[in-house]
Amino acid sequence: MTMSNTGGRRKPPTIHDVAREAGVSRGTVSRVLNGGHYVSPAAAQAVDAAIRKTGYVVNRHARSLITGRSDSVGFLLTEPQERFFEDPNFNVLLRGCTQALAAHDIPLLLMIAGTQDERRRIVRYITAGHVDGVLLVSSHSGDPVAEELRAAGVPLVACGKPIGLGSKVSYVAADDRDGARDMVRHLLDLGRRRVGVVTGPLDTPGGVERLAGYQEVLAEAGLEADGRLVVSGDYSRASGEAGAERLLARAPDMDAVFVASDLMAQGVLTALHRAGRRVPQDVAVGGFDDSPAAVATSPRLTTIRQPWDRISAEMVRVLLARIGGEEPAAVILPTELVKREST
Amino acid sequence: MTMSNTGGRRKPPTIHDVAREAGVSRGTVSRVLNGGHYVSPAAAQAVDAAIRKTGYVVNRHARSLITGRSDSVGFLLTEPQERFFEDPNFNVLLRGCTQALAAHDIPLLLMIAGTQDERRRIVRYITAGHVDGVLLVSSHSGDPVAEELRAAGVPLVACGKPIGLGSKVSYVAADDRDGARDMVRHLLDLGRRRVGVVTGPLDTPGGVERLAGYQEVLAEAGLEADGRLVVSGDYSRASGEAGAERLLARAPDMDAVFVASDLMAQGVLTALHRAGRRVPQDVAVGGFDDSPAAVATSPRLTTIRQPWDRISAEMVRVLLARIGGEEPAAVILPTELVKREST
DNA sequence: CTGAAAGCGCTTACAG
DNA sequence: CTGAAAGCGCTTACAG
Repeated sequence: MTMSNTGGRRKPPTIHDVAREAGVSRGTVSRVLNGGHYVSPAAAQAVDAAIRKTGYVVNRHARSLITGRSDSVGFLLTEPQERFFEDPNFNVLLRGCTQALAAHDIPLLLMIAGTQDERRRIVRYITAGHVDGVLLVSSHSGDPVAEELRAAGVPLVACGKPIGLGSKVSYVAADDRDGARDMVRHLLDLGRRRVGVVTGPLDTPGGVERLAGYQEVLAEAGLEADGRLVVSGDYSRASGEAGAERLLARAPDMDAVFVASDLMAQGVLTALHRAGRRVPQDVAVGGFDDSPAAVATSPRLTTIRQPWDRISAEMVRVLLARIGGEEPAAVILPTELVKREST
Repeated sequence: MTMSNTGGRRKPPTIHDVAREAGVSRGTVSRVLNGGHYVSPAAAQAVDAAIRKTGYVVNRHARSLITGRSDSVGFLLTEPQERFFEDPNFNVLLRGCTQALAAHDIPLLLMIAGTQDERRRIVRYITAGHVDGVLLVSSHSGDPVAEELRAAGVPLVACGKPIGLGSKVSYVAADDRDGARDMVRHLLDLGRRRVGVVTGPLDTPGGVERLAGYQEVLAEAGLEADGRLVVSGDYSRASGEAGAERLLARAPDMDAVFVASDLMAQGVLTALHRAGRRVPQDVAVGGFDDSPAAVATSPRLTTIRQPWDRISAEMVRVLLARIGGEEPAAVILPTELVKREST
């Protein structure tokens, strides 16, 4: 009875079955499996046929045992879980990485380091060699997990430039400063002159660089820097809302805001609406990310598109190269202004 | 040069090193590792000490090769990717499952079946035995992947009752009908009499059952069923918005809406707002899920809480039991009305 | 309770 | 180009 279902899983064919079927040795089958070098066309063909006939699939454990590779990678999230729950950017990234890895037949192990305990367990798991490398998503500086992994020599590639890890770690990022410049220039082109900004956390590159881009463009336009127009958030919707309220209180004549993330921009829209300001007539709002959040608002957000597909594809490419022995590399991808109704 | 970083990964200690250090055989070390049965206290202690001293961590590939288990499970998402990007429920579930599995030292492999090609690859991967079982998230009926896996005898547990798979597959679900009943009763208790509903897709249990709960309570209250008050959505925000517009057009006197998901309720709020209806004064809005989306709106949503933590914990528990040879089981968990400002 | 031994399914020098 | 053989690190009957 108990077997009726699970009994469906028979012992799968091994390389030995394929070898016998093809009339060759197991070594030859293995060579075909691993690129087909040093194999005669005839043998290769016989093996291919035998594989199809037997339905053979390689046993990854046996392979890993001997190669020392796991042929899997970890996707490590060290963000506070509220952000993970709230920000659709993670989903986009996760989807992109899963897809890019699938093309290489490499499974993605999801690791979420919320508590201290989880952090420890995950570091132990990774440094034990259970994954070949790690895709790291953690924006904040001084991440102890990242540093531990780097020190242990684990191949790593971060999403966004990791502050405080030196140049020894690979990363893929959008051109934050340039993106911010594009948005602020766009706002100025619209004729706005009192442009506020809600930055990201200033211990993240996105926080620092997007602010820098804002400041540069204002200076180039000959507008004086006004501290009342600058507030910081933590990328959460709530912090955007609170930030807009502070801006409104300090600079009621503000006619535009550049917000360093779409999620915060959602909060800004809420606060503006409550304050009776029309968007974009009274205040133009520009976001950053072009995440799914950007089209969930009304009006929909003008924003700076981060090329998530390319970001995830590059993260995977760089990680696999790193696993293959290449030196660390940084990849900076261009952004794009997406014009919608909020400006 | 190339070695400078990756060279940090030395050959890790094996069971052999531990055995030598502890002065016992490898078999004894293995026995300690696997529960400590048939091992003398003295030997166990020596082995434990040797493990700590050497920093030994089991090589999972070697273990799997012999046990035939992979000691990992897949988390399979067969939803259209838009839903995955938009709906924070997935994140909550993913987080919960990862956490529950981590307690068992079992990694979660994320699998996203968007395209036909991905579907095929994933089925091949799973049926090859690369994971011991699968946590399945796919609300729609007639999912071919689910059926293929079930037929192949892969241990499976679904989130929500899988329509069309018969009773042969385990699942964990919230009590949809009861939750819907609670919400509609709450609306009636508020004095509302023209209560509309935006259902989920009617080929999902959540769609069918929540509608049934709505209908039951109205009937019990002696209110006549009015088809103009019933529209269906697909759980997306946009479909909620469109649904509310249709309701408003067909039943302008509507004074409450029960919406079968928080995300759709977000859309309903947008449409209501645009139509100049105040919430909750003119129209009370009740959601379902208590997802992070419920507190991102203004006013925040009164909703039916699905116990996500328990759902994910139970999914993992049931799956591990199933992998261990137990028969399929269904677990239905109670919901709870969460009162906020939208009613 | 414990050790010696077989074997899981693969890859990879090594000879030819 | 190909086969025979060793060995990856573990678990598990089998004898004691």
